[in-house]
Amino acid sequence: MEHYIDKLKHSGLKLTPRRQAIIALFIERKSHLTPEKVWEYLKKKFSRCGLPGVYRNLESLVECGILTRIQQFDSKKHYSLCSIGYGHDHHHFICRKCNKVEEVDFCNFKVISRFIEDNLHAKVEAHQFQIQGLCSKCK
Amino acid sequence: MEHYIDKLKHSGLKLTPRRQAIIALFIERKSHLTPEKVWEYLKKKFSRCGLPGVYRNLESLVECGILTRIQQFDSKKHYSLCSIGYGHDHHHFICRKCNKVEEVDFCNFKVISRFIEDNLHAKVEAHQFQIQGLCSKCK
DNA sequence: TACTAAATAGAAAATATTTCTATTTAAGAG
DNA sequence: CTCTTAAATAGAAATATTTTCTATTTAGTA
Ligand SMILES: [Mn+2]
Ligand SMILES: [Mn+2]
Ligand SMILES: [Zn+2]
Ligand SMILES: [Zn+2]
Repeated sequence: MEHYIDKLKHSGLKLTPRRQAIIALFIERKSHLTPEKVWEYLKKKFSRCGLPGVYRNLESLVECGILTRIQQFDSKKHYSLCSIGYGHDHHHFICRKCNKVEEVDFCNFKVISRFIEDNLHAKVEAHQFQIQGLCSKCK
Repeated sequence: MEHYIDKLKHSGLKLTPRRQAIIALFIERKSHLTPEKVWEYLKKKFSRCGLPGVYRNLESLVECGILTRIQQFDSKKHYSLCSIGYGHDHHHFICRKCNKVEEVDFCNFKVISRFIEDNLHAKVEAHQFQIQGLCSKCK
């Protein structure tokens, strides 16, 4: 948790009770969550709590590298904790059964990047990679 | 175009004027499009044309491998033409300036897959990979 | 040409996200 | 600790997106 609080402060964002609760929720769940799911949880902890604030906070936490967006083609936004952060190139493995998100501290992007620059004559700037399967417990 | 029509028929889907127009639109634009954008175009060609039908058709075309979903974290669905198709593992390069989508007929997934199975003891089943940058014209 | 399953429109409902404004609060200065 | 201020907040409302439903039409086939 300390690690995330440092990230928050380092980005000039305030450490509010909502943000602490959101981070704690992601730490506890170990899975990807939609704004709606986060709101369901926050409503229990805070008597007054608006959904727009949840959307704003999730995006702020992405900005400062605490959360990452997860792609699930269901027309909802999904977020997950990212302890490694933007700086270090890595990816996320998602269990299709329990939705657990694990960080994969590995990236062999250079090979495909080289292929694209050679074959398409394009300039590669960014990439997203996401892997699904079954985690060690669910398989 | 023939190639796509074959795919449609092969999947037991009917070749309707809407579907032909949608495929033609993607061929012409060479970019990723949202249901809304596709609808804007279809409304010009067909006096009566509903948005629900556009959603249904886009999903049908994904099912049969003519389109692929593109990830753009803007809470809209994005689709793009896929001439290579599911069977052959490949990826998509998207120009951030002109939105052109190019197919990358290359995938070195095995290396990272092996890493994940060894390190997370997980079973890898699927992956999505997407690359952004500038195409040869835009760079 | 006639038949049938699939595709369609359009209305409506459901869902998801953003915008706006007044109020509250965290964090730093004194 | 108290004051100040910019940032965060709720809540209402607007907007945007997606899905569901039903009656009608149509593509493909015989
Ligand atoms: Mn991460
Ligand atoms: Mn493709
Ligand atoms: Zn699992
Ligand atoms: Zn381009």
